Amino acid sequence: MTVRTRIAPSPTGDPHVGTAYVALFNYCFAKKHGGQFVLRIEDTDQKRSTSASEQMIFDALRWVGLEWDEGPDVGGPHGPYRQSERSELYAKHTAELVEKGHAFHCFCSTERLAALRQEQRSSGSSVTGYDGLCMSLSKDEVAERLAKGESHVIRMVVPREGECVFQDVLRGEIRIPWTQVDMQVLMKSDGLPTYHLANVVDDHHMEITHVMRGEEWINSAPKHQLLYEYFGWDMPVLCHLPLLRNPDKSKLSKRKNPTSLWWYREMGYLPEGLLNYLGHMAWTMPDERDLFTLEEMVDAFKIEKIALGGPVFDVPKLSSLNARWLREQLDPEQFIDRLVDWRLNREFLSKLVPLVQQRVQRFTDLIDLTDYMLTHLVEVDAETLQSGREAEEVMRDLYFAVQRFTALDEWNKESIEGVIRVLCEHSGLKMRVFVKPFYLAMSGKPSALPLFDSMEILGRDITRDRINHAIATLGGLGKKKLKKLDKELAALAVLAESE
RNA sequence: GACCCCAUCGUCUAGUCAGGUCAGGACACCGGGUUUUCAUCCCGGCAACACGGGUUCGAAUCCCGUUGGGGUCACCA
Repeated sequence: MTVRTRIAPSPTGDPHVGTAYVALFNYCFAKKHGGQFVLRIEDTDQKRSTSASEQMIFDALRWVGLEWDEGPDVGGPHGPYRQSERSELYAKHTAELVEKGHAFHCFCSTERLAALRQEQRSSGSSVTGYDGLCMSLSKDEVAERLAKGESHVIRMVVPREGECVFQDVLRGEIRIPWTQVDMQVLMKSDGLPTYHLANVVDDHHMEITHVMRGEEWINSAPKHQLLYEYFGWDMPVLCHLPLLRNPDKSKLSKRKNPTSLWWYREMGYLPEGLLNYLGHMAWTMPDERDLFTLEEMVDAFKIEKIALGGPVFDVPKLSSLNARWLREQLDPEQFIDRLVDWRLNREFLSKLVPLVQQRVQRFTDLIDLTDYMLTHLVEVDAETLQSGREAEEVMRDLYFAVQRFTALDEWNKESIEGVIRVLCEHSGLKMRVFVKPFYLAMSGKPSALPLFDSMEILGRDITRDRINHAIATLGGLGKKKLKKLDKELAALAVLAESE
């Protein structure tokens, strides 16, 4: 049997460092055993999935050096590799489950479900999840309501007693009472499958032999195992990897730590350095050496050697490892190549030149004009940053901008400008007054290259870092203030919608 | 709250599965040396088996409990 593993990210937002981490382990395991590593796009959530995000996943995984044998862009014998293109398959299998009595139509409203959940929670009941109301519907009634075109979902039947026992390669036997397992929706009212169904169906058809995924999935393993049983399929070997953590030990999140792979790229980390560091999370080379390549990790890889404690993602340690790559693994020629790849390339300069050409008298002016485009944070003192306004007010504007930027689907100067204009209007200030602190936060100078262009070029993550840094310089915002500001911002959004 | 997972220096970890160098490496930090500065490099130091019970001649290592941390409880993945 050929070992086949997969990484199955959902294309929402920026490519996540956790995706690269899980992909790395799946890649190493597959390659170590001469198998294949598959990329599958889990885009069953129509509301959140974007093709831009999908493309970024391809680019980001390739950037760190993880190539897949099969995937949406490279094809393969088990395609399509995009779940949105496999709808008929899920529909067919769902019908099969309904037919066999393993799944049922559910017409319950979201209101009823919310009320149910509310009640279960407030009563402190250990029983949670769907109460099975629609299971008792007669065949005729179901047929009638379907004929009427009533909105419905399809749920799986889950035992109400006993416990589910399954195996995890690293943890051994895990037992979870069935009462803890919800009658999961398999097919949403939009006719698309949920993760649980699509995942099982695809892993089976794609002949995935080993599922290595984040620990957060342990509690849904019973649903998956049950589905495999219902279908009469063999279940892949399960291996739950410890979750990457913030310095405070909570699950890695972008509020507390940079999580976008693009941040690491823009910051000037080498992909080899980043991947090497990810290889330190939950893994150690047999000889405990710190610096190793992907190939070396593949050679040495032993799944049972994965450590289970949740590793804190420590940016300083990543930096020191990256430093070793920079100075020990590159000769000067290669260093030049990498530097050119990073920023000193035609593509980057072609973004910059239209902005600077009109503003230089000599080439030597170039550095002064663009220094802030090549660094991470810039320093400005609080007084300058305030530009004569109240610190509180400036912090509010900066904070609003960060929040809005984070929510933006597309990052370009038009969308950035849109955010700034709305906020400027809200503040009641003239544009030139309003943007002053932004220029200072972004460039460290009262005047610089056009703001929106600068932000677009620097990218969302570094823009966010600089604005947050400016807020901190101004004294920072406490929890209470943040709460108040969040309210104000929400009200602003409602206002905008009603217009 | 219920359920599940986890537990060695501040951080990543080796050692745990086949109990007997009570603990090694790396980052960070501190001190010293090389270097025209800085960085690199070299040497040294600080620093951990969460706690309590067992089992055993002997436990970081096996068992139980406690505590702590994390995760999950969606028509998101």
